[in-house]
Amino acid sequence: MRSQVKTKPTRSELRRQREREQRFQSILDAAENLFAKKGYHHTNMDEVADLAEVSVGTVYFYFKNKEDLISKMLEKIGFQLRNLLGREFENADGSIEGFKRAGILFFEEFCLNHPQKVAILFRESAGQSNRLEEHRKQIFEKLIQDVQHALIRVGDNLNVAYQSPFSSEVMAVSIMGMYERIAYQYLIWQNRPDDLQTIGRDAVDFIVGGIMNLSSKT
Amino acid sequence: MRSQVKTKPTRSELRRQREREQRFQSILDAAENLFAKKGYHHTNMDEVADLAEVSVGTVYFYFKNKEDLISKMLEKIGFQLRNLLGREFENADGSIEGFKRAGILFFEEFCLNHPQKVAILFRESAGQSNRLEEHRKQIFEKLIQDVQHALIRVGDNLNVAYQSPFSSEVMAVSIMGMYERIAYQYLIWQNRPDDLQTIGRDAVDFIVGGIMNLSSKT
Amino acid sequence: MRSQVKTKPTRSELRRQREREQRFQSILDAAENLFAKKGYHHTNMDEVADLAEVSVGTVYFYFKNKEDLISKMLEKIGFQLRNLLGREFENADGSIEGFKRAGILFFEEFCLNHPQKVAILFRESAGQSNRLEEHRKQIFEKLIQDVQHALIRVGDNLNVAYQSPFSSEVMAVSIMGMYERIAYQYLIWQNRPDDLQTIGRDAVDFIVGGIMNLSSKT
Amino acid sequence: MRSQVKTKPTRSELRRQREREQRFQSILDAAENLFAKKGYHHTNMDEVADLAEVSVGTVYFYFKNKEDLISKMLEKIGFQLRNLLGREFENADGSIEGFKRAGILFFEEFCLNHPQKVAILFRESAGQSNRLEEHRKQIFEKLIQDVQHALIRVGDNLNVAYQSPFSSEVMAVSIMGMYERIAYQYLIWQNRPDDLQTIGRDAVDFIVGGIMNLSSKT
DNA sequence: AATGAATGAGATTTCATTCAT
DNA sequence: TATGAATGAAATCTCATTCAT
Repeated sequence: MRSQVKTKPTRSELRRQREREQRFQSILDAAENLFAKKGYHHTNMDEVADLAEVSVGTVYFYFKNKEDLISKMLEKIGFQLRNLLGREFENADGSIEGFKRAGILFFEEFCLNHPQKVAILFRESAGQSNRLEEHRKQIFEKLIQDVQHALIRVGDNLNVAYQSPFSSEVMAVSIMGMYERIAYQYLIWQNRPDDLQTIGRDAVDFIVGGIMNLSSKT
Repeated sequence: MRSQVKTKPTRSELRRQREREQRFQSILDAAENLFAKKGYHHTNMDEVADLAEVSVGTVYFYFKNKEDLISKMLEKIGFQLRNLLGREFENADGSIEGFKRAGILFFEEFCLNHPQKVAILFRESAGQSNRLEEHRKQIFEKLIQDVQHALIRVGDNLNVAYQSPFSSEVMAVSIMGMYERIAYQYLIWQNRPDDLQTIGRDAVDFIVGGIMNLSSKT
Repeated sequence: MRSQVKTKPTRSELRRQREREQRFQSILDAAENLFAKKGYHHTNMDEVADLAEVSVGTVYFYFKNKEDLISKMLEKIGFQLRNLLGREFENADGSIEGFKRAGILFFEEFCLNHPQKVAILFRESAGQSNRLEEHRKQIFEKLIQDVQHALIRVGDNLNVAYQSPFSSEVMAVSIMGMYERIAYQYLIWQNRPDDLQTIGRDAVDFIVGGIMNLSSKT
Repeated sequence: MRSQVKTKPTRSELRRQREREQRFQSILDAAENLFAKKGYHHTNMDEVADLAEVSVGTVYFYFKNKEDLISKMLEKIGFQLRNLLGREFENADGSIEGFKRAGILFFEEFCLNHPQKVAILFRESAGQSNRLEEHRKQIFEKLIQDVQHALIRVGDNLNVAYQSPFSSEVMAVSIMGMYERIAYQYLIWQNRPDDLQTIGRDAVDFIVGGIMNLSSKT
């Protein structure tokens, strides 16, 4: 550490920090592309370094190890997704309409624009190690919580109660699963981005129907 | 010189064939357990051989390579699952009740009794290689088709039409996704087999509601 | 052993022996084809058995091991070659003409009709193991001796003496080398069987000139 | 980010490059010794690494695979040999004397000083793989061309024409074969380095006689 | 901070050979 | 004699990670 006392960072220190951040991102992006295209296990650290135009040593300067790379990637994707959906759910403020909009946003904003992120989140990050699986679980649980909270607010708004104590959670988990597999099926497997819009809307309607059925007027 | 003409197999030939089949299965079972517990990549062929009580060479006598092992495993699991659900869907004969029963069967017969198969199907077989991913896709598509056909029969029975030309397919895909994530969430991640019954029933109700909503009387 | 006393072999014993001999040869032939086409190391015993239409076990009944297979093969090829050339050299009876004929026979009878044998003798049997290399050496030395003896008889006939005590041997070795590389070059590498005739005759003339030069009238 | 513009390499870059070259050579040398002594197939990569005092990984850093190792080795030997003979043939400038000198050089400079290279070129590199065989063929063809060009110059000088259009080529191939087998016979098989001098001179005389015989005054 | 050569444990796979039937 | 499933030692090669510069 140069100085013990915290002083105003100089211009060159600021530039350095900015450059560090950029390098970190460029490595992460390179890895994301490769992991999505070739798979986590078939991508090696040399390739990541190559695509990011740095040396392997540099990759290890920014990331503890290969797992850390996908872990940070997962974190970033989870954060972006929550940011996107979370904001929309809040705006929705308990209306069915808002719920629909959030779902459509997921397909049209997130999936269509970031198919590699879909591949990382729903395929590459699965079953690689216990630690990573734990991380993945937490990210999914947070996303599910967001959905669940929105569901509860919708329920409150409509003055309905859900069938069982688990209902709202199960519904949230189910919705997560639907979104996941639809995105995967039509984007990754069948590569039909143009149809994903219509399909997404159908899916959202399907969900809304499900919600209504599981609830009963109080 | 072996005779070219097919003759009735002798007793010892029959026994040999039976033994071959048994050995094949025992290796497959050993691998299934290990892949589910430790993960595909963290299980090596020596361990598989060890657990199956054969030598590595024998594993390679029955399976071309490691990928072939999980590929055949996937095939078997897909077949079992289709066998279980397919039969039930046929029995259902287009009734909503039958649809429910099939769903419940998935959770209560399949998932609870074969958590390792769930792990293989929904986690370990994901993103290992292009060839395997293709195989996985085909298995999922067949399962989805089964669901879709049942949906269509239900629709016919109830005299309803689905919203868009994709509707029945999208619904089938969604249902697949729900089942998948619910099983994963409550069996693999949270390990709450006791709750899975209730949860499964909620999920099935959720689906039925969704179906009704996407359909309209003709 | 059935009987201790040597009796006239029965008909069925004779048939058996004939069949054994045929099987031995068919395995040897299969191996020869494969070794010549794919190389000794890239051919495995299963393939040999397959092509010979027997089981691996049977191959091991007739041949001690893989090395024994190529060893016996070498033996057979060496025998055939000596048989062909040796006879001709004797017929030649010390004339330059006979010497030429033997050379031409090598190219036109042996090489053109048995290109695989050429590949085995000059390529596949080289550098595989100490024992085999020793065997190979002995076969070459015998062939060289044949040539040398013929050379000496020619010398005697023409009343010439060779330059140094080694001369006849060196000439024989040289001739062997020429034949070997010409056969290899034009048959194996360039696959020009049609030209091999002309080429062979040129080569033989070249040799005869060399012989004359190394000798001096006594 | 590394600058795209080529700048003068720094001292440490130069040293690194030098070290890389040395390491490459030391691995090649280690492999050459082992391949010549134990045979290509009976040498494993661990032994090569051991003798070169590096790790296996390092061997694979410098050479794509085992075949690449012997391939590069062949290249180097071919280059050295052409360098040695080619120069001499040029100096010879079409005289029979020069031709003799080049031949003697082959035995006395090359074979006696580098018996391992002889073993690699004439034994170990034979019949290992199609790709390598192709490489070997090209190296031999270049050496043969060198000899052929020298032959043609000698012919021009002596005002003689060769018997057939193939003659000069066939003679070159023959000479190659003679040299090859003599070296093999007396160095590899009989290990008589002391006699190789006399033998080599005999062989060269033999050739010269052959040349004269195949040519006729014009 | 960045580089990239070096490491070596570890994994997959092959295949000559054996042996019970 | 013939079969072919079983064996397991051995070999090649990969690649995440380290570290001297």
